Amino acid sequence: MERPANGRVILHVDMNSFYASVEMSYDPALKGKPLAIAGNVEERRGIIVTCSYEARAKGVKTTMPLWQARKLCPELIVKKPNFERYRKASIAMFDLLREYTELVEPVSIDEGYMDLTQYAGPKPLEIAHVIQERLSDELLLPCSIGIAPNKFLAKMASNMKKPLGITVLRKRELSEHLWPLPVAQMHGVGEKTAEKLETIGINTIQDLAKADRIQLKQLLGINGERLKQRANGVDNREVDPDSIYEFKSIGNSTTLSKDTTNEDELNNVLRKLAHSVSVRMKRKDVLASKIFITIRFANLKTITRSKKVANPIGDVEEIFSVARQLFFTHWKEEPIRLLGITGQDLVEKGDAVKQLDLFSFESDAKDEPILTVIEKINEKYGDQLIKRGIKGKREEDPSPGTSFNKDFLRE
DNA sequence: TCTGGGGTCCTAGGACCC
DNA sequence: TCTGGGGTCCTAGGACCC
Repeated sequence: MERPANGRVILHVDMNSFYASVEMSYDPALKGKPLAIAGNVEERRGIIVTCSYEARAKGVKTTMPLWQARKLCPELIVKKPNFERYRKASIAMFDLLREYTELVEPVSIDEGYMDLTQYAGPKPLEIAHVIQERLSDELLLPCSIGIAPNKFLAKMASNMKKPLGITVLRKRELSEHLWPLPVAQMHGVGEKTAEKLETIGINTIQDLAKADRIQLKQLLGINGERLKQRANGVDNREVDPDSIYEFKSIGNSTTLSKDTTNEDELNNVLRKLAHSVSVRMKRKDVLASKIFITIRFANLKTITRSKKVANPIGDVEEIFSVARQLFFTHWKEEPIRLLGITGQDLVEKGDAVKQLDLFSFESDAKDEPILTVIEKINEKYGDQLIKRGIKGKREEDPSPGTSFNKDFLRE
């Protein structure tokens, strides 16, 4: 049910150095200064999460270790992230975008797509100017906007002029404005893919657009074909306002303050992770059918181990028990740098209960009168049964998330 | 003093089944 | 008598993005 790729009007709104801008909106004295937001400021693993353009001018970049950034820019102002503020700013920003259309798809805390195809007001370029000015005036937040016939081109367009840019990218302008760019700048092409493409002589987006389809498929699988399509300006993905409500996994991980082989300490970390994952799953009323653990060793090598569970789980103790078992069957006493737990294949609690009704109760209830069985189920799963049938329920007020996951948007 | 934490999607091999 | 071909599930890992 996809609309034709031609004729759509898609905007990509991308906030400029979002966290740093939000801090500046709270404290105007920070304006014009090299500002960085960094996690774990007082610990050894602190890295730059975002930084102002003044800091970027000194060579400071996202993901750079804090000590390195300070070396490049001794006058750097460093602040810890304040996610409460960022989430509020994000909600205000998306509310503003929704004044123009309901077809707003947030893709992260600071960027989103709008579909203005059916919008009956002023021209898209004028709307973009209004939106940009309003975000600047009302929220004190700068953004760049891309306008194009599809998501991919809009995303590429918003990236072409920063900060405070507005770029229109039409199909007929591809060869002039998109194709000359290095292929590594393409959304969806990372370091590894760029390296692979280079081995067959593909360096620009134009090279990719004209590359041999079969050769690309051999090199990159179906992603190769898709990238070629995108390079040619083809992308039929819809703007989906509901995508933020679709969760595939919920996980937490932590880098330990010091690499360790201490069993008690590792147990404690696993328990804490299990707890935070469990709390977040409960908040969303889901259970996990699969538990993943992530282990990163001192040498940065990272492995994942997973276990499918017969019946979906959500309690701290259940998650902890599976995670602990996974960890200790694979751990050979190497020093550990990071541990993570993720719940995957999430099912809504109501659906999970339905399965329990069918399977686990049938066997041990065979000779009991029906009423007793029902009472038993209610006793054990009553609160969950009440929640059955409210699929798509959305929470209004999330507790603070700890990082920039989708928690920021109400769910 | 190297390199965080939250995700999504895709691939591939082996087990198992028909 | 030496063994096809397809499908699904499970697990592990890689690449990418913000």
